Amino acid sequence: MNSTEIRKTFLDFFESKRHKIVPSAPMVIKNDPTLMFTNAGMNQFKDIFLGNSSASSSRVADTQKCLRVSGKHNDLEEVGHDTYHHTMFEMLGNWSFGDYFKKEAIEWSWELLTDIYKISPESLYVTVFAGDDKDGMSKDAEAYNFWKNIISEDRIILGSKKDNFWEMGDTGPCGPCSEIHVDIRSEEEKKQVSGKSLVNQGNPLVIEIWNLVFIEFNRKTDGKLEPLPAKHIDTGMGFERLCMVMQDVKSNYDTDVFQPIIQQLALMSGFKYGDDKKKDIAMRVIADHLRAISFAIADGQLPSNNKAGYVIRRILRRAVRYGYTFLGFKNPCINNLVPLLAKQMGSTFPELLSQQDLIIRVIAEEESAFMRTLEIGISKFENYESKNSIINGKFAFELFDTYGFPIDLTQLMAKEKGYEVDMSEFNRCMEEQKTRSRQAAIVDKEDWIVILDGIVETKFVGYEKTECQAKIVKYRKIKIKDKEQYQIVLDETPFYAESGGQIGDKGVLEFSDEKIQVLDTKKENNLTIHLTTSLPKNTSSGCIAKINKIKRRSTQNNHSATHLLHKALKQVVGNHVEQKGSFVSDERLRFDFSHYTGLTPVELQNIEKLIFEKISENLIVETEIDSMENAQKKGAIALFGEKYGEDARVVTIGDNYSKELCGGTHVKTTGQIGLFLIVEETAVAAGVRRIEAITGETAYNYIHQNFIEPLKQIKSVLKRSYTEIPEAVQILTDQNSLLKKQIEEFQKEKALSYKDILKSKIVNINGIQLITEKVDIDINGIKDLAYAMKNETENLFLVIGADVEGKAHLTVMLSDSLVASKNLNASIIIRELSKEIMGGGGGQNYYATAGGKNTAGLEKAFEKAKEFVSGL
RNA sequence: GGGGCGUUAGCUCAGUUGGCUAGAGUGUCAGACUGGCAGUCUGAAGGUCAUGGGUUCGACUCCCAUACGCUCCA
Repeated sequence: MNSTEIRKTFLDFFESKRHKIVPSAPMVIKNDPTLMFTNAGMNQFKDIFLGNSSASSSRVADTQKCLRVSGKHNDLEEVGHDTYHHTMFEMLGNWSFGDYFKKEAIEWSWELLTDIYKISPESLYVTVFAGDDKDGMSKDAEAYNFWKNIISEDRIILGSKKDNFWEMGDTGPCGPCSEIHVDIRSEEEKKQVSGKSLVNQGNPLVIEIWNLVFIEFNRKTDGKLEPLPAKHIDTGMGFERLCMVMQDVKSNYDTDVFQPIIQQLALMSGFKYGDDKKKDIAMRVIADHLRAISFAIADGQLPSNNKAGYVIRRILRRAVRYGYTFLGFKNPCINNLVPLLAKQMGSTFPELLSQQDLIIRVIAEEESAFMRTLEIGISKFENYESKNSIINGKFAFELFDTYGFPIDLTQLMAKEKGYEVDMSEFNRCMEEQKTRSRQAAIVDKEDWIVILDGIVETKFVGYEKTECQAKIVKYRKIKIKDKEQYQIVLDETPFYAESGGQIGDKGVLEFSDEKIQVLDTKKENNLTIHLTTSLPKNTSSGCIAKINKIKRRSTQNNHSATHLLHKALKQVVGNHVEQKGSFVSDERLRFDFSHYTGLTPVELQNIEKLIFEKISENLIVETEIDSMENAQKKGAIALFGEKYGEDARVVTIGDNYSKELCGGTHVKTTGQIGLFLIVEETAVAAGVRRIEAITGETAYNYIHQNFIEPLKQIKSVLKRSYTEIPEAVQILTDQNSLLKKQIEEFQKEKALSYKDILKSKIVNINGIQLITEKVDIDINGIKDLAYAMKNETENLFLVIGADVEGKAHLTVMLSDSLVASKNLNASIIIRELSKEIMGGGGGQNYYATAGGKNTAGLEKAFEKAKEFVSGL
């Protein structure tokens, strides 16, 4: 069975058991501060388990794309070295939300594995929770008994809390689980050592294939467990592992999921897979990472320099590094593999096909950027001088930390030169940085204090109202860097929580005798959190929740304008334009989209014009709630896939002019937007452009401040008509640059005209030509004059004084020959002279300047200079 | 979110305790040599030293802030 059939068989099986098959949620997560990527199949159902939302279907099955780069069982640096770890993988799962429980979950899993997939029962083992004294929990006898009916008891293993009790976090829904393990060793090995003894012992050929979690408890803050009213099933089966078992190979990488890519890599590098351990690892690393990056980009996550984007960049760079070091890939070439991957997985994940071009471009750009980084690192390394054949750990860390040069490459290059890197020092530096980061990231969150029990979801009334009566459901104190803040959840709120690119509302909670400012509104999982700096005295009294209407109105203008812009882009630039990111605040809107070249001024103007037309037409903006399927059938633009179970909110402008899935707030008619103005068009990444624009009053003010007012002023100064301004300005600037040059020359001349005066004042003392004179030119002129005198006078000892804006200024210039023969230093001399003007200064040994307060002291300084020269 | 590094001529970069009237290479332009090209030589143009403050007699250099970019950590 090939991998596509294996996946299909799973979904078909559960469909036959009346499960609803839902698409994979995006791998990249928005609206959850605790998680950047989907790292398990249950992520998209988390809110259902937490009780923050209800399920629309009680039986569901899917394949979920997941990404893991860290965690207790998954370290990015390990991936590729063994046969079964991955960054990106698919998790097959079936789910019951308060519907069936242990019996069905166990029986169906067995049926699928043995009857349908035909895996021999002889190679299967199961584990069951053994109980835990500390929690006062006994053995999961229920699960044990169901298993006993289908499998012999000597294949059931009792497992500890560590392996067989699943918890989402320190608190929340949890329960015992039952794992199915498979032994794929050879018959001889099986005879020698029983598979049972190898379960959960880290043997790569005796592995967990399916985990069935029985969610039946809620862990409270005090550590106690309480039974849940609704019990859930949450299962996860690693797709790549299943393929390995089904295709009778010993490594995930030997399945048809990875082999086509690995074979292509072998072709590209000229090395055969399986010949050399290190080259094999490199091929596995690239094959794995290529998938992770491609899916992430398709989901809208571009590589960048922080957060989720940075994780993607790191994965990609690791792939480049392995190719560079072990496969001789010195030029960007990983992007060449994308079409193969898209062809292979495009039927299940169509986003790979539709975004293929973008994925290729982004990867290619990142690859060449990293190649540059490598070059810089290599040249830094080559300029480094080692002592005792040891590469300083600090230097190695600097290369890594500041220039992004991978430590293993430093080690490799050191080895080639017969050097060694001081790794203990390197690790110490690394540890230091980690500690620093951790301390900066500490956010103290206290427990939620619940005021109103039994309220599951905040009712959002912000689409219709700007204020409403509300009560506090719960609140908690948080501490960020010694700053105390409160997070408040209300039963009903008009506050829009930041999501879909639209910023959260600000406003006020009005209690009977006090007002609490709301600084921001955010979403955490499904909770709407109002951020404040204080709490009301009486937390159980009601309040009126009011948003800042002015900011909201501007935000709405910008949000509706964003939809018009999206549509206009498709019309003007082409249908390939896809949204890659969007940010809507009260001040401006920012829209990132896939497109390959900068927009021309004409295109930009056409976009503005088109949007202006749509604003003038005063189109009606309507919203309706629909099922996701219906909405998409009607042609609504959906972004990066949405979570299953969420109602689709469709925003339509005009008579189907623009139709998008969107949870944001909008104007009633487009006329409210008033003005629309593009203020910037830039590139953000390969194949992605950004437009920033403003609307309404902001746009009006912008035009006034930046164009109309300045032009009016220019017009009145130039005394020309508006249309004549460009020509007039051109003439002015031309004249100006000519005049500037002339003035410069005049000034120089003026300075140099002093030359003759100075020369006439020469006093010859002991063969030294001394000049002391006060002049009336600016500092630059004095400098020019001094240098000119130096060039034209033998044995010169020049002291120039000046009154510069009421302050005394002295300059000393000496001939080089004088400096050499008499061992003079203008810097020391001027320090002495400047005492007379109550100041100080310095310079080089032939030229020095000084400043001071006392202009009357200039004459005395000259006297002093004469005395000094006389004494030589 | 925290740390490090960077921003100097169209491009790639030097610029050492703050003081060499801001340099090199490359590219551009002009001229010379050569039968022509390649090339060599000579010369010129080209700089708000990212922006804004501050310290100083004097800031590319030191301090503070901002922007942008790179990078590591979370």
